[in-house]
Amino acid sequence: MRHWLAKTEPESFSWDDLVNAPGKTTCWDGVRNFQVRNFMRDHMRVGDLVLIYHSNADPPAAMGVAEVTREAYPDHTAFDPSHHHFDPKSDPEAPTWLMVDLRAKEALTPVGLPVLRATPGLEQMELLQLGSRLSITPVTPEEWAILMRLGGRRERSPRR
DNA sequence: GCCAACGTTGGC
DNA sequence: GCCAACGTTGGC
Repeated sequence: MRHWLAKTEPESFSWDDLVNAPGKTTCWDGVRNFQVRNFMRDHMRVGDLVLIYHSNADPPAAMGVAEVTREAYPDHTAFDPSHHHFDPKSDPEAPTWLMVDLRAKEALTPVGLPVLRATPGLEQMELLQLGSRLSITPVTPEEWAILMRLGGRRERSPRR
C-alpha cells in the first residue's frame, strides 16, 4: 500500500465537500498534468491512503485521510466542451486524462503549512519543495507516520 | 495583489 | 530541438 498527498482548493472542492458527498466518495477529476496522471495510472491502487490538503487556503493545511476506492479510469470531464476542464485533444477513444475515486476515511486535526515546514522528518516532502506544484504526490511511510501523529490520530493501542 | 517556479506552446 | 512568451499554481 502506498501513501499520497492530494491538493485541492477548498473554494472549489474541500475536505468537507468530500465528507458530505454521497458515500463520502468522489471522482478526483481535473488532473491535467502528465506526471500526476502517470502516478494515478501506474501506482495508485485501491486501498492506498491519501492525505487531503487544502491549497490556496487560509491557512493551507492537511485536513484528513481518504482512501482510493477505484483505480484510474477515463476522466469524462475532458470530453465535455462545457466543462471547465475540457481538453479538446483528449480523444474518448484514447483518453489522455484519468481520474481515481476517493472516499473520506478519517478527519484529522488540521495541520497547517507552517507546522509541516517546522516538523523534523518532513523536510523532503514533495509538497514542501520550492516550486512544487504537482497536485498528487507520493508520501513515504516515515512521512506518513509523522503526518498522522501531527493530525492527532492515535497510535495503535499499546501492548501491555 | 505580487511574484517565483514550472509546464506548455509555438516560432524558427 | 531550442527557447521566449505565456498561463497556471500557490504561498505570502
